[in-house]
Amino acid sequence: MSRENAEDLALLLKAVADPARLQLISLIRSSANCEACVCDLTEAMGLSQPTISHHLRVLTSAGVLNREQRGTWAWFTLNPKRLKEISRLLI
Amino acid sequence: MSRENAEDLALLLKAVADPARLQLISLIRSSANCEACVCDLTEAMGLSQPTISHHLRVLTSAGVLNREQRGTWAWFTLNPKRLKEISRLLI
DNA sequence: CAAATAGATCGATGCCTGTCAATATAGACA
DNA sequence: TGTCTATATTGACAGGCATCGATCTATTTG
Repeated sequence: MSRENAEDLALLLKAVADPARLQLISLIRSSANCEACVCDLTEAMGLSQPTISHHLRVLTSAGVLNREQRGTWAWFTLNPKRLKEISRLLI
Repeated sequence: MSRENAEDLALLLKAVADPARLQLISLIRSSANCEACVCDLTEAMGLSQPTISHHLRVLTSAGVLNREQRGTWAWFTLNPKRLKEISRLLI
């Protein structure tokens, strides 16, 4: 594996290698319609709203989450294909 | 997922979420007998010997690598089951 | 025993990042 | 238009970590 490939994969893995972000993924997965908005996640996580917003941005940038704006709310859903891809690259 | 479970899984993922460590895994996988010693890995990686030693310790602590001492040399092999387990936990 | 070699450990340094308070932005609604 | 609410952004701070040089330990070998 080239250094460049290793750095790309490491970036992906770093995105999910955080307890708060793993919990966010789990929360969204177990939500109705597999979707959740920032305020619900903030309340459930016990972290500040900017911190949740930060984690959601990291996961969205990594392609693990999809973001959809509906009025004032931002709804986040999982991208299972991306998670499977990361999982596959690890082996 | 509880915070505690999330922290445990994050620790595992952090162990592999590093470009140098991903390259080390790749190097060992492609070595003869799927094993390599520190000096070979140090030469191949272009990093200092203490740095390689540090990364190998992280991977061994996470159960991803096995360490076997043979005289002065320390030989490292992969633990494919552990890698598969991490991969599975991600999905 | 002495020298050489493999590997681990220590201490220091600089960068990355998780977190928060404060603030900005933008949409909903009266 | 003005207020309220949801979310994003900014700036700062503290802790974590990748890296290295120097040193230590232990094993091999002359």
